[in-house]
Amino acid sequence: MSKYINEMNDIFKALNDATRREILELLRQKDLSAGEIADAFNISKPSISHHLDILRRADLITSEKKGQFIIYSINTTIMEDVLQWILTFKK
Amino acid sequence: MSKYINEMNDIFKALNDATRREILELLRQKDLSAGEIADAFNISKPSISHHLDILRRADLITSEKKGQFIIYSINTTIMEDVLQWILTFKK
DNA sequence: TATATATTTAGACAAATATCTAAATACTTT
DNA sequence: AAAGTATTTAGATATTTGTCTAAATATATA
Repeated sequence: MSKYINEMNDIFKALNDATRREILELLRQKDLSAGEIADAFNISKPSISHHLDILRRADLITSEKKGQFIIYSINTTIMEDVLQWILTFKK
Repeated sequence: MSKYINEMNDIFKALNDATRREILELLRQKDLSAGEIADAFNISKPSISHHLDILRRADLITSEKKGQFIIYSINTTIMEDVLQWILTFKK
């Protein structure tokens, strides 16, 4: 409950940034390394790393080390929580 | 397009606050005056007024003057936009 | 018309956020 | 082992945000 609220806080906080929403849209198409994600934006790698951290903390993405790369993937199951919240407003 | 992005920015910004999400949940049940909404929170009336302004700017709520009261209503059609965005992630 | 009620506007302030550069860490290759 | 590549961590800074109190505006009532 308080846990649920915190979860929703983290999710909405993560979604409240156009760059992070774009990262999710990229990852929706395929897994990408941190560097590949950074290359898609005119933002420094440390800043992108920070965005990835926020998305990961909200559980919207997962990461896995592959050699010297870190591969990020989207976790669509969390979107289900947002979906359910939104659906309570349908009429 | 850029308009769409701004709209999404406003919507997600509005949703990125637990108090504002609670206001939406209250209004989902019935229309309320600004004062009635404020009474539901331990937050000053001016702060609630500010939250209402952010929700109204995102078009998530509408307001109508009724005598000396201002009655707020939820606008669920905007939730449809969020819903559509979320749905693009459904696998 | 004077007073009370409802709400917003204005202005201030502390906390959170997005960004940057520089440095640290971890892995790979030569 | 040294050098190069990938990524994060640390620390700084400017902007945004949520909150407050005080004042302004608008309507209703006595």
